[in-house]
Parts: sequence; structure tokens; C-alpha cells
Amino acid sequence: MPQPERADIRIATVLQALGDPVRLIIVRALAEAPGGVPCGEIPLPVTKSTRTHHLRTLREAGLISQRLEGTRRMTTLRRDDIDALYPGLLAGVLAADR
Amino acid sequence: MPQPERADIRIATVLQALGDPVRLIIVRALAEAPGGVPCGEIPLPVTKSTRTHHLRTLREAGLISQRLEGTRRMTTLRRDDIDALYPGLLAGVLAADR
DNA sequence: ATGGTAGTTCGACACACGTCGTAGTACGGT
DNA sequence: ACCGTACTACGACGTGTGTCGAACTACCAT
Repeated sequence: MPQPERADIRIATVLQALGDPVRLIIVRALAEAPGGVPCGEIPLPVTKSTRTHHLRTLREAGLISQRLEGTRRMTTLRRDDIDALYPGLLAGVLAADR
Repeated sequence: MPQPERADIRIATVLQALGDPVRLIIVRALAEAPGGVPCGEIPLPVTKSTRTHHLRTLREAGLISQRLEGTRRMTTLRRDDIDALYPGLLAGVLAADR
């Protein structure tokens, strides 16, 4: 499950990852559940494989972290890392009405 | 010079516009010059036409505003609008070292 | 063991995107 | 009037991206 260190996270990659409606849904859902969520439980208007694709994009950008838990992949937002690198960014994104 | 009203700015479009290295250079340069800058004066590693393309992307996303001033296009960051819609977002982006 | 649940991987496909060069427009100065 | 400066517009090209279905893997329960 490759995932960048905090020092390797790039702002352009993070912003590009956030700039997709489906991935925004994921990030918003994860922000509501600080303990993490089985990624399959987030309702998304796409198929399983597309879901996997978006989760990989977010993970490789450094926005989320995934750990195996039995047959599920527990997904959490890396809020501490993102807040440390880009203070206010997530708050601004999550505050958006549209 | 089409440019969205504040109410028509979409977070996904804004983030997608910010998720490009060249456009990040532009936004950072504009953030340093609150009064606006002739867009040709920002050093960019691309040709004129590509520069125009990126400026249009930023303008249509609602991030910048351009007004004609003689033969130059004065470009300003719409910081008030973005800060009002997504408080902290620009601060986080601009705080990024990498 | 068997089967079901949860995800990933692999092509494939259409479309969007960044880039360029060339041509065009518009304004200002000489 | 003419020319230079500053940018925009238009196509073209290669690459990246979001989407899907089908096949595969891993784990748990029965």
C-alpha cells in the first residue's frame, strides 16, 4: 500500500487529487469520521474499480491512509499531515457549500 | 472576459485549476502583488499561448480577474471571493513549501 | 472445502488537458 | 500611416484521466 511520507507530499498533487467531484465526496465523508471508514461504505456514483482508482489517487497524493482490517480496507483522512503542511486548506475545502 | 460571479464558483473547479504547477506559480506571484500584475511579467516556463490558456483556466475557475489596461491585461487574484467562500484555502496553498 | 464478501488489477475506451506554432486582433508610439 | 508590443484564437499533437467490465486475490463464515 504505497503512501508518501509527509515530506514527500506535493501541493500540486494534493490539489489535483482534490479537484475531482468523486474524490471530494470521499474526503468529505472521511472528515466526518475521524476514526476511519471501510472505504466500501461511502456511497459513490461509480463502480468498484473506479472507486479503487480514486482511493489510490488520494492515497498516492498523501491525503488518505489505508490499512487492512480483515477483508476490509479501513480508510482514514491524513488530517494531521495535511494540516501541518497546508494549514487551513482542508478547512477551506470542507467549508465549501459548492 | 468571462468570469464567474462569486455564487457560481465551484470548489472542484477551483481545486482543479490550482492543481497545476504552472498555475500555482501564477497564483503565488499574484498573491505577492495585491494590486495586480501585467500577466506577461510573471516568469513562466511556457510559451505565450500556453500562458494565455492557464490564465483563462484560472479566470474561468474564479481565481483571478483580468482587466484591460491599454495593451496590457492587468491580472489580480480574487482573494476576497476565495477567502469568503473557502476560508483558509489560499493560506494553506500559499504556505506550502513544496 | 465451499461459497460469499471486499477489493484490486488489467485492458480498453472516450474525453479532457497541457503544450506548441502560427495567425490574428488591438492598442500605443513614432 | 506604420510598426512594435501584448496578448488571444485556432488547430494539432501526445499524454493523462475517469470510466467501465471482466478476471483475479484474499479473507471470513458456514
